[in-house]
Amino acid sequence: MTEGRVWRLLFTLLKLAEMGAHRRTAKISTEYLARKLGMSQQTASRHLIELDDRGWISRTITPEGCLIKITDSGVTELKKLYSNLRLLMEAAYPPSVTLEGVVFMGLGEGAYYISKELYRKQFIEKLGFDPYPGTLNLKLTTDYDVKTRSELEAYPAVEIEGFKNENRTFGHVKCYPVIIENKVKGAVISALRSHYGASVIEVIAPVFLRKQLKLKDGHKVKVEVLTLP
Amino acid sequence: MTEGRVWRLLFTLLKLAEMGAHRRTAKISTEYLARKLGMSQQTASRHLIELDDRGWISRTITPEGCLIKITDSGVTELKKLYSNLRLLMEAAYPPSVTLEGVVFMGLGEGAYYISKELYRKQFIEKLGFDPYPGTLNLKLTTDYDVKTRSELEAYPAVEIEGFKNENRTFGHVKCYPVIIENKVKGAVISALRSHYGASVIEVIAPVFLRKQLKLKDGHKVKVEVLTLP
DNA sequence: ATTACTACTAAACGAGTAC
DNA sequence: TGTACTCGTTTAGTAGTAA
Repeated sequence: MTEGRVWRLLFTLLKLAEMGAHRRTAKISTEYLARKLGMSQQTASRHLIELDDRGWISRTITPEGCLIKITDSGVTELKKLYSNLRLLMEAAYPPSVTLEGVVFMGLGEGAYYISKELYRKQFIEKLGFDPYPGTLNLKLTTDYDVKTRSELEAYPAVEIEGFKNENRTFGHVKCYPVIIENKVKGAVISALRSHYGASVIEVIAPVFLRKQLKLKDGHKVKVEVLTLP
Repeated sequence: MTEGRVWRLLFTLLKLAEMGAHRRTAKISTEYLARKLGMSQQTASRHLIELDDRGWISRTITPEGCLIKITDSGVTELKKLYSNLRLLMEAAYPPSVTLEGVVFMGLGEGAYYISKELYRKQFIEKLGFDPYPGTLNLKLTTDYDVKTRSELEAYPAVEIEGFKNENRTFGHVKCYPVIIENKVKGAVISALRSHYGASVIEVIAPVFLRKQLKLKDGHKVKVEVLTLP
């Protein structure tokens, strides 16, 4: 993990780049740098020494000031920061969203729907796993989680098409890939007509979650929703 | 000028954004944030308090952790950093380059060329000023300055077209807009066939620089070359 | 569980100054 | 002019702990 000191140096490196030192050797005195950074000449000098030690800049000291060039390694550091920020600023959705809910016993309907062959085929094809015939029901307890769950609707989802058979119609289903308890990959499914309100989520996975994660009614479970790339 | 403390906070703000707090309210406990940042829970807590004080985040404390949303003002800070970096990473040329040289008496030829009407008209049109009929000659003294000057050739320049009259040919001239001694706008001119080598620059300006800046032979003069947008 | 206070430690900084 | 050392001061960070 990047420690605090590094961040301070990265800032100094950024200023050096603003003076053109990432493209060419720039003549920058410690006194000048200090003024630009709002620090003392001594601190600027030390920062340059440390940047040099890290190999982020190369330095030649002359009587008129330092000749400074940011090295490839230094530019890489700035690029890392840049791409980090770009992803944040340009991404349409947050990288992941976490929901938490309490396990409760459902009506057992989930199993019926999931094992319908025309659904199952699509789960395998579009989610990449053959779902255990049953759903884990989680009751969202806090306002925060309910609000988050409703925001999910605006996210891009894996779309499972509905179908008809001789008796009835099976509706369209939206899936959001998730990781359950940081361990198991699965999906939250969201039927357009749900028996439950917005305060419940139904989770499917390739395994029997209650057994795999030793879950009992009332246990709190964390589900991390992955956004699609 | 942005002081050091702000940068440490901005780093924390960036991490919060990586957790999605710039788009939505995110539930982040101080303990969790601390682990992600490689700091103690207490420090994370203090950072959150300070970010809140600055108005960069809004916070609601619940028994399960803090509900954190980066405010518009906080997002603006991140955007500032982002656009700063983007300019650096994507710009083809450094924002400005500084040259330093020593005043010396030229051959007086400059005046002859500059006052040629077909040159003068172009200076007015393309540089935006009517040049004083004469050039300030600066001898570049250090290797650094000579090297920088030669790099200038690769920059986009204001191009002044050559012409012929009955007697002879007047060559093509490249100009680089500059600011002399942080005070006067002017340009460095670079004839393709120069009487001087790469270690001399000729500066023109709308005023008589020697008088305006009280320059005498041997004085050191700083010239900041502006890159074109 | 949390957050965040107080008291203390560690690190970053700046003044003075040598070179 | 420059850089960069030592050393005292300031500031940031952590541990313990209360709420």
